[in-house]
Amino acid sequence: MFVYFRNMRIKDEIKQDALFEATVKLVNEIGFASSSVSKIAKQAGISPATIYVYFKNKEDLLVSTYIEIKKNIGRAIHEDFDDSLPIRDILKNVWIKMFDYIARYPNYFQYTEQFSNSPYQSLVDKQEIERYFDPVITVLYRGIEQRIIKNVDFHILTAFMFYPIMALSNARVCMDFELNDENIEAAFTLAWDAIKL
Amino acid sequence: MFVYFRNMRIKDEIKQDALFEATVKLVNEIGFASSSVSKIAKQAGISPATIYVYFKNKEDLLVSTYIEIKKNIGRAIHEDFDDSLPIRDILKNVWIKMFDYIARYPNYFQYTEQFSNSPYQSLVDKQEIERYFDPVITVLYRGIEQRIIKNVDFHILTAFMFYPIMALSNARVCMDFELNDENIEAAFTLAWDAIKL
Amino acid sequence: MFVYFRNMRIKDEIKQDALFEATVKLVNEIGFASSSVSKIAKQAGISPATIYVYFKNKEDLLVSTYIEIKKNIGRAIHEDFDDSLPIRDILKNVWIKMFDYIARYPNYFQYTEQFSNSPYQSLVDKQEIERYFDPVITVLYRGIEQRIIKNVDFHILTAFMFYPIMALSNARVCMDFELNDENIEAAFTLAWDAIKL
Amino acid sequence: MFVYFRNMRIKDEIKQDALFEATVKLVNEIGFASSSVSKIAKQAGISPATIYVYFKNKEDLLVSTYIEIKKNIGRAIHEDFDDSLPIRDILKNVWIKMFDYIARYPNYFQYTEQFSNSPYQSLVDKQEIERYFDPVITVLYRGIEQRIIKNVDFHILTAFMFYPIMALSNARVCMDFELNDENIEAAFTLAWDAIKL
DNA sequence: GATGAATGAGTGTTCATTCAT
DNA sequence: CATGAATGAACACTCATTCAT
Repeated sequence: MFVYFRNMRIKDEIKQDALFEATVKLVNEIGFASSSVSKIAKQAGISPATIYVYFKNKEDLLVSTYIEIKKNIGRAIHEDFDDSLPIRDILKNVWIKMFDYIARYPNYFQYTEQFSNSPYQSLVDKQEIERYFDPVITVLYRGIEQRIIKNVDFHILTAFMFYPIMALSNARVCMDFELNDENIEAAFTLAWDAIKL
Repeated sequence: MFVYFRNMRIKDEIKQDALFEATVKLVNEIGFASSSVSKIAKQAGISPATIYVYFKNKEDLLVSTYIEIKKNIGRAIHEDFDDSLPIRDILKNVWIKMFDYIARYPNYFQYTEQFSNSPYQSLVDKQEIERYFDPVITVLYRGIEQRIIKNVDFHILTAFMFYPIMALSNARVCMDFELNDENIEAAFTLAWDAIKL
Repeated sequence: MFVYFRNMRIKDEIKQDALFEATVKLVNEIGFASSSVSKIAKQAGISPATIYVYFKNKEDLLVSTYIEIKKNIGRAIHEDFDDSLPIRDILKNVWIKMFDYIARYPNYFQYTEQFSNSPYQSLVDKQEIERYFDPVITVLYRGIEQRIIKNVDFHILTAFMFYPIMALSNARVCMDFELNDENIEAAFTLAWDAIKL
Repeated sequence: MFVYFRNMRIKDEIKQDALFEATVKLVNEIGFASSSVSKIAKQAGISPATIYVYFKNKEDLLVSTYIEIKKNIGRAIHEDFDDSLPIRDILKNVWIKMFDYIARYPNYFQYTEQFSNSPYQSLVDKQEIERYFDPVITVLYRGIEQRIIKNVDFHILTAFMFYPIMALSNARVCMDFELNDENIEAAFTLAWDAIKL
């Protein structure tokens, strides 16, 4: 009985992983609109009905996949996070780690990009997502307090600190822009010049 | 004969306008993926079949709508365009005109945002779109030549000069950020600090 | 007024001819099922609505086209018809003239073939068609009377005298059979052997 | 477990059979062009979507139905096939068996007739069909070798041996010709006279 | 007579989801 | 737990035909 249960659990995780990968892969290949439940199931090597064992519905599958990736990204950019460095260095490290992640898991990143512009986006609890990025956000607030960073609305700050990353990654996807170290460095200089006092 | 011709034209334009507005409205309300041909037709008060009198297919309708708006935006931001002003002033004017447009036609702007992340995006002739933004782009290049603007890859420049506009507009859409003159002014300061030498 | 009328008539016939040719061409190219009224109209260089000036409806257009061709075929196979020849020679001449027609107007012939197996076939007044083939049919009856041709049901006779022509023409269409003089001669020998007493 | 399996299979076959019969019936009643997927589904008492569980698309349904019938016919005409009889007798038996089949399953036969002249015809692998008629075809070739049958192109032979069957069956369908034993016998005499040396 | 515009009804097909097993 | 089968609802699109002009 116990062994049976163990097997089931193992099966569970294998299936769930396959489902995660299949979802990301398919969405990247054929887009959100064309990624039907049955196509995802086929890609994952399971029956469409099985998806409903693991997820409440299609929406649940897509949203869960998004949250999972956002969690990964949050973890990735905070690796070796050193709060004691100068604020510019902390942000630059985060910036570099972010491009690292994009380079290493372009599919995962692209999924989040597509998701952000899908109708499913509004179903996400944004506060849950923001939690994963708390440390770096805290740094920005400290920068304002210490009069190192401009004291403007927080949306404005992120619009120049983080949004350009997506713009540049998209440009790379379109293949007429290379994300080499030199370009990343140059881009960060602009970001810092934008927000620094 | 003349009256007949006039009537035909007027009828045409009424329907085509209704179609344009219906497309924009519906896409903004329920998203790109859910905006079916029949729903758009119903919104416009015509038969689905009639859409195919005016457009080759759904793709044509959506892409044409996008191009039309982009043309409008290009025209709007270049209104009273004065090439003789200092580069910073020119860009600031464009920046303000852009937010003006967004404030006046939020639906049109949001449509382009959604379109840019839809699978239809790849079907647009990007060079045709870029033509509408030629004057301001030329200014950026001139700024680089005159050593007023940083000499970095053009994608980086636009990532800080134009993309944040979208980030901020989206923030406004989400209703926790106000696009008042003060905020626009502050945001432009960041943009200029980012790109200026 | 008279001149105007003349012009109209001329226009009429030009349009009607164009319609005839367009119908035949399109049906041969894309088949009966796909040949829509508007496609035929476009092929003929007129408006779909204009078709309804000349014909009651689609059915009328297709049936009229069929009857027209059948009339042509009847005329063609009876050209230089010499009732005084031996029956075998008369039939052979008809046989050869038929293959001549098929070689010269493969499109017209193919149209009748397709039409015979379309749902429109049942709408034709068969007696009207049969009238065009009266002379050769009369010869067959005379052959029976003169005890030259087997005295069997007339359907059996035509099944061996005329139906094989279509089978062989179709084989030619499929391009693994050549309709040269030798083959036509050989085939007629079989036809005659079949029906002769 | 076993019962479950049985039920599934039986259900499957019932639906598939119903689909087969519905397809044949509808095509015979309203023709190929008008036989839409939804009409066939309604006739079979299932949802249109269910058809796509069993067949890849409409084409697959129609072609599969055709091949199935051709297989049946091939089996039927070769029942009690005795290779040792004189060639004329073998062919006569086949001829009779063919009319037997047509009499018993007029719908099935008529379906193949309609199919052969539909645009779907070209999608069939002709070699697969020919396999079902191999034995009788072999007999014809043997007849040529033994100088019993005329040594002419094979298309000519079949045009007189098999095509007239279709002509006569069609005549019967049109209801002014009876397919009794006497007529079948008479018709075979013509066929044999045509091909024999 | 000729037509562009318009449309209700229909096409083949895919969808997310349920359910019996 | 896992699934193949099933489906109502929807999809993009085409049709033959009408009608105002």
